[in-house]
Amino acid sequence: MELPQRYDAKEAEAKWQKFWEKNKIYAYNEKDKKKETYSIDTPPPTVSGSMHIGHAFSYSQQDFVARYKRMKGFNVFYPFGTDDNGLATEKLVQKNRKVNLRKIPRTEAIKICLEFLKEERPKFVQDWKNIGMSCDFSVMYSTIDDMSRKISQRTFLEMAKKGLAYRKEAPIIWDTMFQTAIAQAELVDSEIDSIFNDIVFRTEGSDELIIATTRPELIGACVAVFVHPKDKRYRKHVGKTAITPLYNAKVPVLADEKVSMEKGTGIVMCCTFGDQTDIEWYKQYKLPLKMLINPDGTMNDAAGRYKGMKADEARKATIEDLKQAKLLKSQKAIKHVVQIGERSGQPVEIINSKQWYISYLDKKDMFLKASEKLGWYPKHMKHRLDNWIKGLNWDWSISRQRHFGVPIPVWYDKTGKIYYADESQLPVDPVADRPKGVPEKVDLIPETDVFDTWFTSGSSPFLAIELMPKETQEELFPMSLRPQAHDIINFWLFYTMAKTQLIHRKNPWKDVIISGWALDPHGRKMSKSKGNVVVPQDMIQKYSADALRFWTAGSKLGDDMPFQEKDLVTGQKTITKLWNASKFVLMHLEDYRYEKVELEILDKWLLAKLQKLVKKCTEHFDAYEYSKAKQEFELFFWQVFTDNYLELAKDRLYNPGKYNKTARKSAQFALYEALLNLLKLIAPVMPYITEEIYQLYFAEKEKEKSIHISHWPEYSESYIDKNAEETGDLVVGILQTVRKFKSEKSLSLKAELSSIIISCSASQRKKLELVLQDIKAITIAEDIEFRESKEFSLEIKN
RNA sequence: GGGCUCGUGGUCUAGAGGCAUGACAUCCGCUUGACUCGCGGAAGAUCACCAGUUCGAAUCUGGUCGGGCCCACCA
Repeated sequence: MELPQRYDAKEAEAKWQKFWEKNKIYAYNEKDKKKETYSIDTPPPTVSGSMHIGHAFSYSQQDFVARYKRMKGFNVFYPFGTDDNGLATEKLVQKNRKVNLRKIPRTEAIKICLEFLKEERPKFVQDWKNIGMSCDFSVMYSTIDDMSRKISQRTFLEMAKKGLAYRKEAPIIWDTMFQTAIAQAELVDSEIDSIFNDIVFRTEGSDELIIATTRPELIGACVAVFVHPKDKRYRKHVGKTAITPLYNAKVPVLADEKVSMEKGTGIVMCCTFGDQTDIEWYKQYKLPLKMLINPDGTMNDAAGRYKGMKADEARKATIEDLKQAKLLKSQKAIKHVVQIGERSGQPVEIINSKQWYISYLDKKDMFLKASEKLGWYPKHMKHRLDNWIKGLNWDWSISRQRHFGVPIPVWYDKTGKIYYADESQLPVDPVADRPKGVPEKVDLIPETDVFDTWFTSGSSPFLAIELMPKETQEELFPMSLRPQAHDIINFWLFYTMAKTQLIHRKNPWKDVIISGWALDPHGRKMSKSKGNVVVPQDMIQKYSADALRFWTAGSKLGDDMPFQEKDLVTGQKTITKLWNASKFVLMHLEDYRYEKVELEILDKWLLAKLQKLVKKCTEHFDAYEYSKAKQEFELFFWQVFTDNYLELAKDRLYNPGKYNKTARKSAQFALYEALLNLLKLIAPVMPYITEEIYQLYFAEKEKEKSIHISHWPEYSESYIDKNAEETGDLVVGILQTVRKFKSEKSLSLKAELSSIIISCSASQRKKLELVLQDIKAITIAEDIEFRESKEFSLEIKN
C-alpha cells in the first residue's frame, strides 16, 4: 500500500468531521438496551463572540472522556447547547446591530436577538466542531429556544408549587447602566481614586460628630450613625440623636461591632443604601428606608435640589454645599476598591425593589450532603463548593430587568394577587399572553422581568434530555458526568445541583470533572487588555486540531496550564511520526493475512509491552487521568515501538530468507496488533489522524464504520511473557550501547563492526542466542562472541 | 483576614519515602531501504527556604517566603 507522502490535516479534519456527522457516529442509540448509558451534561458555551483557547482546553478534556467511554462500550449521550439568553449575548447583539435593546419594545428586541442568533449560532458552533468535539450536534438546545423557555418556566412553577418561589421588596444590587438587578456573582472589584470627606454632623447638644465618607451625596439617605461599642471617644453619644448636615434629619447614634475604630474618624453613617453593611444594619436595627437613587442612577425627589443629577454630579454639588456651609472639615484623596458590574463596568448601587427569589437558605445541609455524594475529580474542588454553600446568606434572586431572556410566567391584578401560568401553555410571554382559565374581564398586569440566565442554565441536564423521546428520558437521568471549569463551581455547578435537589431531591449527575484554565506562556490569565489572547481557530489553521488536543491532553484535571506554541509543534511532530510509522507498517502489511504462527521472541516482547500499555491506559482513562494515558502512549510509541521495535523488525521484513519460515508472518502479526492498538489508545486524544489511518486499512478488517465506535483494546494476560520481555530488554540494551559507541566515534549507525563480545551469564547467553541473527542485523556486526561473566558488559570492535 | 492550591534543569512538565520523567531550547555526531516535522549521543536540577520524623525526604510533619484561585472586608 502506497500512502501519500504527507498527511494533510486540514483536508482530513474537514473530511472526517463531515463523515462523522453524516454517519451519526456520535449519536446516542436509544434502541440499544444492551449497552450501559453514559450521559454527559455538556456545558453550553455563552454566545458572546468566538471561542477562546480556554474553551478549546476544557472542551477537549471532556471530549477525551466521552470518546473513551464510547469505545469502552458505553452508549454515550453527549448533546450540545448554547447559552444565549444572557447579558453577554444582549451586549453582542447591541454591538453588532447597533441598537439599544432597552429603548425599543420587548417583542422587537427579542426578534432582533433571535434573528442575530440564527445567523451567528452556526458559525459559533462550528468552532466546537473544529476542535473535534464528539457531541451529537443534532441533539442541540439553545437556552432561549421554545423548549428551554418551557422547561425553565416549568421548573419555576414547580418550585412555586412547593412554596419555594416568592416575591419581595428588598434591597438588591443594581446595575444602573443595564438597569437590572444583578447577582453577587456578577460583581468585580475595581480600584478607583476617591475622596474621603470629613463631614460635620451635630448632636442635639450641638457637639460635633465628624463622619468620614466617600459618598456625601447619600447624606440625605442617612438613617443612623454608628460607632464601635468599645470606642471611648463616642461612648457618651450612643443612644442619643444626631442631626445630619444639609438635610437636618434626626437620626439615632448606635453602636455596632462592625465599625472599625481606626478607619476615618471611627464614626460611620448608615445610608439606605451605600453598601452591603448598610443593608445588614437596616435589617438588624429595623431602620427606616430613605431611597435617593433611581434605577437609572439619577437622584430622585427626596434628594431635594440634587434631583435629576447623576450620583457623581450630586456628589460634587454636595461637597460644594458643604464647603459653603462650613460643614466640610477636611478631604483626603484615597484609592479604594468598589464593586462594579462585570458587564457594564459601572459602579453598582443598592436599591430597594421587588424581585423574585427562590428560598433555599434553610437547605444548606441538604446541599452539603448532595456535594458529599458527588464524585469529584479532582477531589479538592469539592471544598470550593462546600465553602460557598456554607457562606450563603441571601436567597437566590432570580429576576432580572432585561428584555432578552426567559420571561417569568406570572401576572398580577390590582390587589397584587399573583396568577401563575398553566403548565400546558408554556412557554408563555406574559406581555403577550394571558394565564389559562382566568376570565378576560379580570384586569391583569403582566410581569415584565425575565429569569437570571443561571436559572435556566441550572436546568441544563433537562434542556438536553427532553430533546429525546419520552421513553429514553429516564435512562438518561441522573446524568453520568458534568464537565466544567473551576471558575463557575459557585454558579453553574451549584445552581444546577441546588435546583435539581429542590425539585427532584436527587443529584443531577454522578461525577463532576473540573478543568483548569489555559494561561499565557508566563502563567498569567489571558485577557484582551493584556493582548495575550490566543485564538484556537488560528492554531488549528496553523497546526491542526489534533495537535491542539494533544497539547491539552498533557494537563491534569483541575490544573491550569500555560499555553506555549512550541507545544503544538510537539503535537504536530507526533502526528507526522504516527503517519510515517503507519506508512511503514501498512506497506509491510499489504500481503498480510492472519495465520496462526509461532511468534518470534522479539514480537512477543513487543506484544507483552503493548499489553502492559493497554492496561495502564485503560486504568488512567477510567480515573479520568487522560494525561497519564497520553504520557504512557508517547513513551511506548516513540521509544519502544518506533525507535526500537521497528528497527529490530526491519531485517526480518526485508530479508526473511535469513530467518525462520514464519519469521516475517510473525512480525506482520505484531505490526498489525501494535499499530491498531496504538491508534485506538490515542484515538480519544487525536480523533482525526487516527481515523484517517484506521480507515485506510483497519476499518475494513474490523468491519467498523469508524475507529471511534470500535472496541477499546482489551488487556489480555496471555501475551505477558516474562522470558521474552527479558530477552527483548537485553537486546535493546545492546542496541543502545552500540549506538553510543558509534555516536562517540562519529560513525554512521550503518557502519559495520568487526565484532561484539558479550560478557553475560549463562542464562542470558541462552536467551540471546535465540535472537543472534536479529542482533547481528541491528548492530551490523560481523561476529558476536560470548564470554561468561556475572556482570553484563559489551566489548565492541570496529 | 479565611479556605483551597502550587513552587522540580533555561522554559514547560511527570513523579508523592529508596539512583529525579518527558518535551522544547542548547551542544556534538549521523542522510540507517517510514520519517531532517528524522535518528544517535552529550551537557544541564543542592526538587523555593528552614527545622523535624526516618537507616533514608523532592515526596511525610511544622514553620518561613513567594505565586494562583475562591470567599470575606472595602464608611
